[in-house]
Amino acid sequence: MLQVAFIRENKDAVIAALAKRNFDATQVIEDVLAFDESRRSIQAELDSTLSQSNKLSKEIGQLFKSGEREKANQLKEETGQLKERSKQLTEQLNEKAEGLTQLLYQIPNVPHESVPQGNTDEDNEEVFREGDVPQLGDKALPHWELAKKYDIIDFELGTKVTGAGFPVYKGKGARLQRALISYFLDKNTEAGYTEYQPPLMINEASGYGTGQLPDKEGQMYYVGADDLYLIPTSEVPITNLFRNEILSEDRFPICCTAYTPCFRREAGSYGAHVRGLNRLHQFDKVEIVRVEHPDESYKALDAMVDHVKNILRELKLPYRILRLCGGDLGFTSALTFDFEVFSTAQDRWLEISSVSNFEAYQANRLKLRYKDKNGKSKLAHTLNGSSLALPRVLAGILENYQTDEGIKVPEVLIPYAGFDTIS
RNA sequence: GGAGAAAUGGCAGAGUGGUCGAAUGCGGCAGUCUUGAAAACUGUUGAGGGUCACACCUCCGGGGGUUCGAAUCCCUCUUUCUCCGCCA
Repeated sequence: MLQVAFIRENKDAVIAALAKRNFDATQVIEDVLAFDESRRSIQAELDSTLSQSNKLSKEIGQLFKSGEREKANQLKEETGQLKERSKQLTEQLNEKAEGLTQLLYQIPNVPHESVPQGNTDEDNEEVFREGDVPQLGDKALPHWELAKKYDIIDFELGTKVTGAGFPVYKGKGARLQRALISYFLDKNTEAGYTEYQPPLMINEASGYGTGQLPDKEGQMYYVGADDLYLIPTSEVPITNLFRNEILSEDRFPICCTAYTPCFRREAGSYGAHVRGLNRLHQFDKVEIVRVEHPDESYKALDAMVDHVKNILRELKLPYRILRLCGGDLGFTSALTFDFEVFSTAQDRWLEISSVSNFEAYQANRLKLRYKDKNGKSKLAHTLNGSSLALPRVLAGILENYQTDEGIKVPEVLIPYAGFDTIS
């Protein structure tokens, strides 16, 4: 969430920037400032009330020590009023603080100045494109047909065991999947990211920390018996590793990578566009997460974009990079670049990575801070990106690498896969 | 799952209900000494709110309670350790 002090000092700029998301913040920001104002004045009154009663308590202690019991008992009666008053004030204060937090939860992150105005994904700005689209003509099969033809992914079998959206990979399909995971992790660790294996379930506090809660509750699988959620992405457990931390500046940059399955309910999204691997309830993803000094976070974002570019270049897949417009930008993000791979047979672009800078928005919820040179605690910046999301990369490979002899394995993956063709 | 013990500042570790935000040691930082370093000595060293700056307020795992007053007493939750049971 945004910092109240920041809102107070940049009220008009915040409202103007949020307008790029088509979010009219005028009223909610008025409310925030009003709540903050009254919160602070209540706090001041409570403080002085407590101060008085602290003073009296000390006096009473002294009087008991010196044996002046009557005088002490007199003072005791005085404290009653103060106690009552501070109880009232505390209640009011909690009310205001709670109200303030609720309001702040409703305000999305302020978009970076480079974020274009826009409403939908149509308005995203293409900033880069690379790779040749193979000319396959009408023979091109979509990946779900290829998967069936070569018997490497079974969608029906997953339906039997669990339900729709839980595919079963088999044989060379499973092996190729594992090859991709290893390859991605190797690329990431070579680039300086430390590999983690985090828990696949998170508690409520973690969900709030990265912004999945309270709003996107319905997107996560909930394990009621133990009050836990299945992770929708490893961003959540990895970023939360740093919740409630005060780092020394020399810890930066913090670079983490993790492979995990991801679980998403995807409530309400069914139809032609979710066929095959396009949209799943369970999928594998290798993620990169960074915690950065605020002065360095945009450099870090560029580095992450370059890193993902390199991987796609090595895989020789046709892809493009989009700068998301205000309307398509995630709630917690300040700037996001989406990577899309071209799906030849479907004749459409598939999102395979989303690289974002959250600036201090998550850090504020996480209480993730660092100590600056003057010994002051400041909020750090958090970033993350996929490198990469497996199913759609796999879909891209299957479709773009299909030949009459079978599906060729991208050169860089052959050592990992142990074969060069799926036939 | 059952029985018991514990949770204090970066770490270790004291703390009789009343100058305890907290002794002491280590670590960190600054200084003295030194050509420089080490050692030694001196000082300093938690977080949040609030203020122009002070004052002041809150925080001793989380939440609640008793009391004029709680790190200290009570309830509850969480976590850790030991023993037993179960188990990949």
